[in-house]
Amino acid sequence: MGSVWSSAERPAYPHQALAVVLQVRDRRLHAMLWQRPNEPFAGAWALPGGPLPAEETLGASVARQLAAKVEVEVLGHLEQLETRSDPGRDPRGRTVATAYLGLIPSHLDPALPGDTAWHPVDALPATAFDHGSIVRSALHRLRSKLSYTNVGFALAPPEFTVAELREVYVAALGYDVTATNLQRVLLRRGVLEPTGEQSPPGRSGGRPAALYRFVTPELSVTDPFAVFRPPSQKPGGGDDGG
Amino acid sequence: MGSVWSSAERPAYPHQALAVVLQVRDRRLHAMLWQRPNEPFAGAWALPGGPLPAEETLGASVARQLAAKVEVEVLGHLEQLETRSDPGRDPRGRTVATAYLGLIPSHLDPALPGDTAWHPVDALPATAFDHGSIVRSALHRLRSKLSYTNVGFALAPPEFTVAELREVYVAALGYDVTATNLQRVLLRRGVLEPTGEQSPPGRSGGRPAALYRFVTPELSVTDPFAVFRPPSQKPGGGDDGG
DNA sequence: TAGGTTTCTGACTATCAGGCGAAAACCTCG
DNA sequence: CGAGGTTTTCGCCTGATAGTCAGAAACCTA
Repeated sequence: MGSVWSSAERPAYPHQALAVVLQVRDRRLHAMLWQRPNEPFAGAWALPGGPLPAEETLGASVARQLAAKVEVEVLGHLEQLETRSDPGRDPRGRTVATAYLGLIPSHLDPALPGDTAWHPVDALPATAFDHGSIVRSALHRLRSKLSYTNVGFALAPPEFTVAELREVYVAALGYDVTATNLQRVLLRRGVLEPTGEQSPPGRSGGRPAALYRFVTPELSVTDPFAVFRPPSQKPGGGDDGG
Repeated sequence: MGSVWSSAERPAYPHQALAVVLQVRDRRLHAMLWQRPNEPFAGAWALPGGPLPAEETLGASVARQLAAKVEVEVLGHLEQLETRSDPGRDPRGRTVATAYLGLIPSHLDPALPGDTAWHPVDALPATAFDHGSIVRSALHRLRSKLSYTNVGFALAPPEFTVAELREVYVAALGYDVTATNLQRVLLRRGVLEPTGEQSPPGRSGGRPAALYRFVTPELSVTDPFAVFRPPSQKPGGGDDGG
C-alpha cells in the first residue's frame, strides 16, 4: 500500500488527449481524421489530439487541440470515453492516451486543415495505432447514448423538422427508424418541443413541416427501466381514508 | 497535428491505477478503502491502487494491485471508469489517475490488510485527494448499469433466492424494489434462470424459496428503448404469401 | 383544377412495468 | 397432531410505452 516512491523514481508516461469527432454529413456518420505524414504509420489516418501539457486538464487539452482543427464553437458535446494503456500501442515508446467523444451538429461545415478530412465510419481508411479500435468504441458509446439520453441535440441543428431529425438518427444509429415513433417518443420524454414555426415551404413540394428544438442543450438521461427506478410519485387514489 | 516532440522533451506524468471496489455487506453497499498513514491526507481514506509499472496495462495493473489486498478470485467484475487529470489533484505534484470499478459478490468475505476496511458508501469517512468524488462516479455507473445490464451477477452469489437478490439490488440501488417485479423482469430479459433446486428450508420459517442463477457470467446489455433498436424480427403473420 | 408529394394525426395492437391478493409450502407453538 | 404465523410463488389487473398503419391535411407542379 503505502508504496513509497520518491518523486524522481516514479515511472512517468507521455499522455495524449485524443478526440473522436463525429458528425452526420450527407446522411452518413463521419469521423474526423488526419493523415500522418511521417512514420510510424505514415499515410495512415489518425485521431486529432496531442500531448497533454503540464498545466492542463485532459478535457481542456482536447478542446484546445481541437480548436487548432476547427472552430471550437462547433462542438456540441464533448465527453471522456476511455483510456488506452497498452505498452505497445505506440512503437516509438510507451504512451497513455485518453480518448474523448466529440459531436458536431449536422448543419455546420467547419473548414479543416489540409491533412484533415471526414471519413464515413462504416468505411474507414487504414488507421494508425489503436485509433480504429477507439473509433469503434466511440460509435458504440454514441449509439447507446442516443437511446437513453438526449445527445441527439449535439448532432442536430438548433431547429429541425422531424424528417431531418430522423435522418440524423438513421445515420448515427446505422439502421432505420420511423419518423412517427421518433417524434412521439422524444416528445413524450420531454426532450423535444415544437418551436411553433414551420419549415420554409417550397423546397420539397409537400406539406410544410413543423420545426422542433431540443428542450435542453445539456445532457440529460432518461432512465429506461422503471423497475429499478425509485417509485417517485405513485398514481394517486387508492386509500380513500375509510 | 504533426506537433513534433522529441521523445525526451515530451512531458510525462506518473500514472496511477485506482479501484473502487464495491460489495453489499449486511444489506448495505460498501466501498473498500485504506487509511493513509502519511501526508498528504494523513488519516484520510483512499482508494486502493498504485503507480502504473512500465510494462503493464492499466487493467492488469489494477487487478494485480488489488491482489495485494484481497484474493483476486473474489473480483466478479472489473471495468474502467474514468481518468482524472486535474493538475492539482495531488499536492505533491501532478499525477494522472485512471479509476476502475470492481465488484465483489455478497457471499464472500475476503481478509483485508490492517489498514484497509469496508465503509458504507452512504456514510463515507474523510477521503483523500479526489477519491470521494471518484467513488460517487462509481456509484452512479453501478446504479445505471444495474438497470440495463446484468452486472448484478457480480454482486450476487452464484446461486440465490429472489429475496436474496432483492436485498442485493436494494442495497446497491439505495431504494426499494419489489421481489415480484425484480424476478419477472430479470426472467423476461433472460438473464436469470432457476437452478431447479430449493433453498435450504428451516432458517426462516416460511416456504422454501427456489434457487436462481444468472445465465451468463459475462456482462451483457439489454437495450432499453425499442424505438431506437433495429427491427430485428417482426412478429410473424401478415403477408400470408398470396 | 387535378394529381403528386410530404407531413401530421389518430386508431389500433403488442409488450412491458408495477401492484395486489390468493394460494402454496414450510415452520413453530400449543 | 392441528392451528396460526411466515415466506415465497403465482396469476390477474392496470397503466404506460413501442410500433404500425391508414387517412386527413397542406403544399407544390402541371
